[in-house]
Amino acid sequence: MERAEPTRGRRKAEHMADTREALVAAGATLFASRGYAATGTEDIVSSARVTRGALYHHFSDKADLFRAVMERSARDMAQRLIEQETARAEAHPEYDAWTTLRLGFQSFLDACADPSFQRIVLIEGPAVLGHSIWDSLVDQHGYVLLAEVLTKAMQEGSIDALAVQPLTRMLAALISEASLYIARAQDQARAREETGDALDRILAGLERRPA
Amino acid sequence: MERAEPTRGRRKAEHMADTREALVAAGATLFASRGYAATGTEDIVSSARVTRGALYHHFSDKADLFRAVMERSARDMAQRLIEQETARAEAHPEYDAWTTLRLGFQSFLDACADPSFQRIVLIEGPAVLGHSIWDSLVDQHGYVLLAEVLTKAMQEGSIDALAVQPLTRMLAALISEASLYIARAQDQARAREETGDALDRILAGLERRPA
DNA sequence: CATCCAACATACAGCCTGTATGTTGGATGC
DNA sequence: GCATCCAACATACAGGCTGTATGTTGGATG
Repeated sequence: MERAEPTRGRRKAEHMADTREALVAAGATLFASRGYAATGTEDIVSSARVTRGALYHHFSDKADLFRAVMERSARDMAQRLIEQETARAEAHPEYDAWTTLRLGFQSFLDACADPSFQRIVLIEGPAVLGHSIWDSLVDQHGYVLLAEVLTKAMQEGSIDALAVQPLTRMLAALISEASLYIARAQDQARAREETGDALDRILAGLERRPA
Repeated sequence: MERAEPTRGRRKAEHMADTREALVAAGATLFASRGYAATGTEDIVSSARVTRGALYHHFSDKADLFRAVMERSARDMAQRLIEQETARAEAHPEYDAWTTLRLGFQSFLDACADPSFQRIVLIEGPAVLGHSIWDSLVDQHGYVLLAEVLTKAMQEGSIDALAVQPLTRMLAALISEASLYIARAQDQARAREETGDALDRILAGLERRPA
């Protein structure tokens, strides 16, 4: 995607990238704390120390900036999960797909605790971007990982064969809602435990059964 | 809540209720089709054949109207599910709690297919109202029914004892997401079948197991 | 029948988005 | 090395939309 610029053009290109990144970072902070509608474009550009002209030069409109913000948030989340996944695979090569699945889901649940991710990706995202854009973003960055793990578990025979695509999204929604429930609970430690238990029990329904 | 007016005051009170209902109905249609942000207050009042003055007389602001719209949508949904539930209980008094649970969840899945419900309650609601208001609405109208069925199933011993509150919300999210997946699928019949299967299998994880 | 007030209608002010129009600094060709 | 150009911004403006403040009216009330 990123084409190598001629050496002369580097300085300018980097400066431009900086500006864009500053806008996305400012948008991420403000959208996450105040929400999309309550955040004015002037708030964003003043936080990024540019003007509204820069914003509308880099993005087609406010929603387009939000799209970039959500994409970054989703990408970061996927990156974190992949790192945890590979680290676990290295540390415990003996784990089978079923164990990996269960542990991975608990990791996902914990990672979703991030308030910025919750607000931007889970709450505002669907309303601001609409389902087609939101779906494409989550497909790219989020579901691929989940679907991969599920497919592997099916191939190993640790869970029964089901349609991977709907199952992926249903389980992702399950974990997402669980993370929101935990975040809003008075006793978060207890909520974490209870949702974790429920998640494990629900996953057990997918376990391969004797015919 | 509703105090009996003196007989003379009826006409006026009914007219007021009509106006309010017209606003809620117009809001429901427009919010569901165009979304909250894209719907102007002028669109709503012209559709309801009143002026913006009436809107701001009955509701504190635009979000307050949306709250009334969502409340009506959630109440209708709950009402439909309760009716189905009682009808099933009368037609098949032999069903145990486990069967009732499974059939009820499939009914819930089908009921969630309503595009207006999806847009207003599931997509826009959380972003527009914030979690505390949204949660209180869903608690009142939606979760009570689910929690009731789950509790009964646990008491009958057909599913294992788990924390009802988090489980209720996780399962509701599961079904909600499934309904959205179906609505957005190209092959909806196939999506309905696949999600229905997955839902059944997931529920199976809650089934009581031999120690 | 005079009075009052709830239930609206109208008018206005402020904000906020998007666009149209400048401006500037670095890259580029010669 | 310098004129030129254009991308990367900054500024200015127009339109719309929300919320509020201020009128108005028809029915209830004593």
